Amino acid sequence: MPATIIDIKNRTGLSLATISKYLNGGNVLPENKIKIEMAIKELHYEVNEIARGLVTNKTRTIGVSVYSIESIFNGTLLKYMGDTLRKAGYGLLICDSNQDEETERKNIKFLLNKKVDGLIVIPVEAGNGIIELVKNADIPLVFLDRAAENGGCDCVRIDNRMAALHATNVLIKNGHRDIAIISSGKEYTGIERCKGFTDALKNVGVEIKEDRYFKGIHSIEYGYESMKKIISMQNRPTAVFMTNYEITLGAVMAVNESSISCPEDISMLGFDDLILSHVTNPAMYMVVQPMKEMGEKCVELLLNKIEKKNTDMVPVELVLSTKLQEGNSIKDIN
Amino acid sequence: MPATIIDIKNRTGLSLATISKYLNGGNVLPENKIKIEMAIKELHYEVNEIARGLVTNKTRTIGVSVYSIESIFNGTLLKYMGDTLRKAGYGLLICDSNQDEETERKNIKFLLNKKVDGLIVIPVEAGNGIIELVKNADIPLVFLDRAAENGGCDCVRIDNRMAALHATNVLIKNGHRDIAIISSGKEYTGIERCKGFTDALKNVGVEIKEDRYFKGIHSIEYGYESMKKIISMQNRPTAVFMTNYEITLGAVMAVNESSISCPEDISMLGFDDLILSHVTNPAMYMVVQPMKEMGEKCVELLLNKIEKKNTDMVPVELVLSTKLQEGNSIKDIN
DNA sequence: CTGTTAGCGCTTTCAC
DNA sequence: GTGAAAGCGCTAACAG
Repeated sequence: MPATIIDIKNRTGLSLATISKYLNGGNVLPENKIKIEMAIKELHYEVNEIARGLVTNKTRTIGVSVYSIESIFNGTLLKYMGDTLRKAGYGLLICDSNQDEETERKNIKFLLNKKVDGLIVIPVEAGNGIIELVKNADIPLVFLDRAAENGGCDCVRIDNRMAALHATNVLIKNGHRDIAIISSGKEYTGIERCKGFTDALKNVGVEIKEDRYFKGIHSIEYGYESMKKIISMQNRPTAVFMTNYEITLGAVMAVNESSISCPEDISMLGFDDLILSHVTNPAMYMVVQPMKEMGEKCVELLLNKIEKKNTDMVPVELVLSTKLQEGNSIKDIN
Repeated sequence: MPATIIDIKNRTGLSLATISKYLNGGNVLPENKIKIEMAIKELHYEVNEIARGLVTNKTRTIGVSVYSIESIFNGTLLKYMGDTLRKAGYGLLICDSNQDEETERKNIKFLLNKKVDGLIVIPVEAGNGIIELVKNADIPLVFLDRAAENGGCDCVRIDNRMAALHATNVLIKNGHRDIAIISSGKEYTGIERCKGFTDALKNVGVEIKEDRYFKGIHSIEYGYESMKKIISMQNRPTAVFMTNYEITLGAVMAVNESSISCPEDISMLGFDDLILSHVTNPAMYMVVQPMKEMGEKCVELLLNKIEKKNTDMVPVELVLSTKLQEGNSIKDIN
């Protein structure tokens, strides 16, 4: 039975109001302050945040829904978000959608019912009606990494299309014209990155054949299976662009198991650094996203909304820039 | 302004008690049931879990403190824990200690103040006084992966010492006698795995020199730096045992950057599968922990305690078994 | 600066 | 099966 504020009251003889004031940083007579502090120590008193939340209608907790907590990409993002929130005195309620939209909706309802002060969503896919779901709760919502369906919501992300375009240009500069792309086919980032890839090739007058597009799900398995197919093609492309971390992992696995090698037999360009490029041999050439900035900025944006520092109602779309991490996985075939 | 139960009351003309009863699965006249359901739908009513928690003194939320959410090892564990909890209707409040004991203590207090129904801790190190901290809150506590200081608490883990012993035996069988070990020097698992390593070698009458022991912190950096030192030794050991995932990653990076290769010049034995062994070339030989089982069992254990199915007060220590994932990173030098 | 009092939204006796 | 009323632990007026 943890102690309550009533116990402190009985112990000190002070009123609830005074104790509550002290608890919330108000001014109290030095002698009373000492009394209260002693009582707190002796009784091991800790504020009941549930009770406090009920009256203030604030929980100093923000909810995060991630499409997969198993992905180190999200783990990294969560780390930076957690750091930033902790500094601001906020806690983090994390839910894992496990790649399932139904679960995602349930989780968001759960978070809403927990009365989180704000919500950050790294969605499974665009178009799960999340905005709709949150609207009624009247709390700020920020999308991270993947923009919402219609873009009518605050969002922190990279310019996926441009990032893919610049990356593809590296392959082009190295003489590649017959390039395959493995990407997720349904969610926002995959679609955009695919567009950027096509743009880059169109810019140099190259039309990519249909069988060079591998559009599936965001998973290691899909990356693996697709790369296997590519490897076994009679007219194999000279390079492959893997548009996210999981797909990149899967593709690397497939090449490692095969008899061909990179970059001699096939050039590879990946997405999302996360140690991978240092572990593979040869080091992977990849697009790297500013993970730290993404995590931090999205929390800052959300907290500004919560604390009403940002009063304008126009959705903020923060587009961060990416870098290219050089590696040895691309062969110059000029 | 989300709707409250009062709005439902006004809409239906029923009393709070009846509505509350319906909400909690009690029996209500069919006609009233319909009335309530309609009102709920029309008003988009959702239970305020904060208010409910205040009166029931239950939140159907369990708190998890992990030493680092950035580690894919923990991400994987969290995924399985989340799955299991969701099935049981519980939510998950995750805090990241970011490898810092001070933060860990703060996070646990935070979780306690949030009135979680139970706590799972994957601790930064043994001996952070966590049991003490939780004792007063009077909720179940389960340690995962790393046992508590004195073992006086429920715990789900592997037999680290035996796992390390068996793994080391593989190196021995392949003719290795001069083996280095890179492990974390402070936390429970590192210490135990180091013991198992020493045991295995003692069993065959080999005494390992002091300079073969690298005991530092659980990080990629430490694995990297240590392996660099090993590579540059004039009397280099023939094999290296890396006792956790991060250290294994770092060591692989160091070898990739060097001019020596594995397993020709040095044999390697790692810990924790997690895709790594499929991405490295050659495939890493490693100890694999039953992550799924660990995540599931620890949740089951905790829920049993919470729901008082387990009334005996003796601490349960669940020790799961590990497997060896074969690879090509060990050279037979017999 | 301190105390009294009225709720926050919900569950839970206890009568009816 | 339903309703009235009390109260979970805390904060926030408002008086003093």
